[in-house]
Amino acid sequence: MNIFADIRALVVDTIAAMTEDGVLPQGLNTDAVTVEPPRDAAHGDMATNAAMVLAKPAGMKPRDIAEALAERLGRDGRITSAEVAGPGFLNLRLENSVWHDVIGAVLNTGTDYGRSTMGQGRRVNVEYVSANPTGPLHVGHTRGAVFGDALASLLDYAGHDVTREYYINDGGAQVDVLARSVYLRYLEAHGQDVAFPDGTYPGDYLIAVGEALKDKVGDAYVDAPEEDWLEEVRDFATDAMMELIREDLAALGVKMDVFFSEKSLYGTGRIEAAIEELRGKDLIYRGVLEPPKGKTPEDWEPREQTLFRSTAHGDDVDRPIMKSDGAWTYFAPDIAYHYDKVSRGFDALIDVFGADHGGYVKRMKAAVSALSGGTVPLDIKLCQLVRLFKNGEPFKMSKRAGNFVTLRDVVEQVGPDVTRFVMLTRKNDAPLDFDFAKVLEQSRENPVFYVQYAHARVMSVLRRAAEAGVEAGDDTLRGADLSGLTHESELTVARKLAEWPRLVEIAARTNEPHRVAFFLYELAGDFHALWNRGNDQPELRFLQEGETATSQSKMALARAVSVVISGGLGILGVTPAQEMR
RNA sequence: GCACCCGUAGCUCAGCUGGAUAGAGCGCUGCCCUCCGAAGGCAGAGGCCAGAGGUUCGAAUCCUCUCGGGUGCGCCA
Repeated sequence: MNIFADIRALVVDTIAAMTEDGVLPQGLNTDAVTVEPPRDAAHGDMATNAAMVLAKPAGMKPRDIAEALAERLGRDGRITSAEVAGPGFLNLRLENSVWHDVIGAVLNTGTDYGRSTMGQGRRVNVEYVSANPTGPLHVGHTRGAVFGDALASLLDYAGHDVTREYYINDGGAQVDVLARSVYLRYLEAHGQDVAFPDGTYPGDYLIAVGEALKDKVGDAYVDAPEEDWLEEVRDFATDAMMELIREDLAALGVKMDVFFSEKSLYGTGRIEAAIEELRGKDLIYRGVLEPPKGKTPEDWEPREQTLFRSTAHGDDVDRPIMKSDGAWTYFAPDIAYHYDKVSRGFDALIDVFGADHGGYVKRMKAAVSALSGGTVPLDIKLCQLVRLFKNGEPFKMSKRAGNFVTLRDVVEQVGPDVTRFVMLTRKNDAPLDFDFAKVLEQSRENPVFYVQYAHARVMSVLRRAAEAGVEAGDDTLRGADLSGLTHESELTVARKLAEWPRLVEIAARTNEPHRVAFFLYELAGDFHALWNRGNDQPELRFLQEGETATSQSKMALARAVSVVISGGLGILGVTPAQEMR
């Protein structure tokens, strides 16, 4: 049930009827007609811009249309008043029973209330994390992991068929570096003193890998030249790192559907096939790039390279796909990987990158546009960096790994639920301050606590109802008579619940899961406000002694709040709290 | 030099495919707690939406330019 969609349908139908009756001219396009909650509650429950949108094409004055529309809409049983306001807005007020029906719908459909068919089952691939398999995940990855995972859940909730995917960069030079680093740890495990030169990974997390390698191969590689061990050690180390990363993701509650190996693209003709696809469209050529203006590298010299004509699909300059020594650049397997995604039949692709990869957006979009003939949209979401604090002081911690704070550090300190929620309290393209102390604070200024507290309060009141002998199971509450819920504070909460399905669609359309977190904060705020009014006005308390039916109607509202919070937190991957402690 | 992101209250940030008098938290000011629902609550002040043009019935939102901050820019992934 989406009351905004319902009323919009009513408005559109009414416009059609007015056309039928000759009040409005034929052929009006109603796509731009919106029905939305007004910014100011004093304007009513909903507002439609229909009259203003139609005025010009209809050749009529907005107010004339609005008044005619208002007269007809007023006949609908759900609408108590329809008033023309401002330049031609139509403000609608709805019967309380509409909001009571919303509560009923929430209780009847549970956490699926808000689920949308908007996506029409379209297949969407969300690629996220995709960290190099050279070490544990750090905080930057954490944000991308939470964002991507929540986005995937959101799209699923909005009716898409979602695949969660991780691209393993196991084909480039960085995994050779990893192999050499592990080899040093292997020598160390054999009792040798080793030094870690620049260009190797000195992190402690490779010690165990070196020892495991020793357990596996004994001293077979101790005095062997690199060409004898590089490949095996590389595979061994990469597997170990991916195991580590899977554990990191599991600690955060992230589970991928597909891990796609970059290496699987090499030596199998798949990169070549993707490039041939582009060549067939005359998008591959040999050429020399101009140096970037204003920042010419000192060792710049013109080189002829194999280039992708990405400028034909919106990029600023063409991009090299092959180095001067004939090896592929990193971009070539990326092209092949996205070609694979397109070939698997996805209707839309989403890549979640760190903000430092912003420079690759245009070329990646160009590649997908070229490879799919413009039929598969690629949206790239960039996650800005996370700044760590503790009690307001910048926080640095080096533990276990080189010189960065790991995902594990964060999850072990504050838990996966807090980590996930906090990571979504900012828009993805805004920097995020993460304060280890503040995120655990129990106060209004901490959205995690505030939302969880609202859910816990509902659970608490339901428990107390049971203790008081008031039946408050979901089956009972579904049948409660809600007609007594008429106080403004109660209706405000119910109206907020009515906005949830609409919010889901907006968030899914914009690929912005943070909107869910903000909505839950607002819903919790409305609920807490109602709860607090109960302090001064006992008739607003959820449990009314000796008034079973009244208590049940109020608890139906409370329960509905908990259901929507629970459903919303589910999208974010956060477990609702049963009690605070 | 070019590209992308950002610029909204003192601070940190929301703001719906363009909609009415631009919102929240913190901070600030005032009021409220013997107890029954205060790990606080209620109310208030606080804005040239960086700036200038443009499109539109209507712009924080779209376009152009300027200023300021961040990120990136061939043979690294």
